[in-house]
Amino acid sequence: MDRLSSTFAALADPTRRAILAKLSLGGASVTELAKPFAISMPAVTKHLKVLEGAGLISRSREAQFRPCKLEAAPMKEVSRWIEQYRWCWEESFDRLDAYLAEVQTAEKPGKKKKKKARKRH
Amino acid sequence: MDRLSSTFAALADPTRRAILAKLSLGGASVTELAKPFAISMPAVTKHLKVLEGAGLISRSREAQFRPCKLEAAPMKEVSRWIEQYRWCWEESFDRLDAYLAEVQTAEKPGKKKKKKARKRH
DNA sequence: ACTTTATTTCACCAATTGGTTATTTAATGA
DNA sequence: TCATTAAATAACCAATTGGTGAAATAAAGT
Repeated sequence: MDRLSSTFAALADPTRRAILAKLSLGGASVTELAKPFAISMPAVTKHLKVLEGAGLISRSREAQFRPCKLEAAPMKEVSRWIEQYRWCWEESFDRLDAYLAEVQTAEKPGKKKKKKARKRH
Repeated sequence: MDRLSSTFAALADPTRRAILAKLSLGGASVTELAKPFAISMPAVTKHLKVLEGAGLISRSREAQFRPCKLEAAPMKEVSRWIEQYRWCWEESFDRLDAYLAEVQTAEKPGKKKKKKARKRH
């Protein structure tokens, strides 16, 4: 599977997102990460494997613990991908901009009308 | 399933992302969307159902066609969620900043050292 | 050497996913 | 009315997913 797909897939589970949220506050052991959830340790191990497979966490050894660390780099790719579509979900704001521009123009009749033309569909 | 999860799940498939990419250039019928892929129509219909379920597309009727339209709103939520982690994947740039600041300080010994302290884990 | 603690692996299960072909529904056009 | 085109549904399949309990592994403490 491609990087983007495996990252999205890893992020599609609320348990895994909660794990990432906790890890954003600092590294943690598997048992620590498992605590908030009503699931078994093997289930947590599996979630961690998915996150590791997506490159979203890295692991090391420290005595009998296997601490996890957040590796947010793959999110950068996700962010870049999603930003492609920003203009789409901000269209309504564009219309608001256009509206406000209209109002301003109306108030100052000497000014020229500016075209925005960012809408593509 | 929660909105964020179903959005991430919908985006975790390259075929569905390609469909969204095409739809970002304008509305399209199912057959038009299916053309670039070596899969059957029912498979495309299923992908569209997943996208519709996540609120990423909307559909209407026009003669015997069922045109699809991109609805990027759910991506806004994804963007907001992912931005929470931006400081994490930009840490290395922070260290670069810090390094460059050090170099500058070394070159101009009269200047004070600036602390950045954006690292939280 | 034995026990405890932390974690993984194994073998299984039910539900979901992404795909198929064959059939049905819906609207248009001859 | 009948054929055509567009799309959805039905029934099925193999692979994946998220979970389980039981057993194995690894390091530390006694």
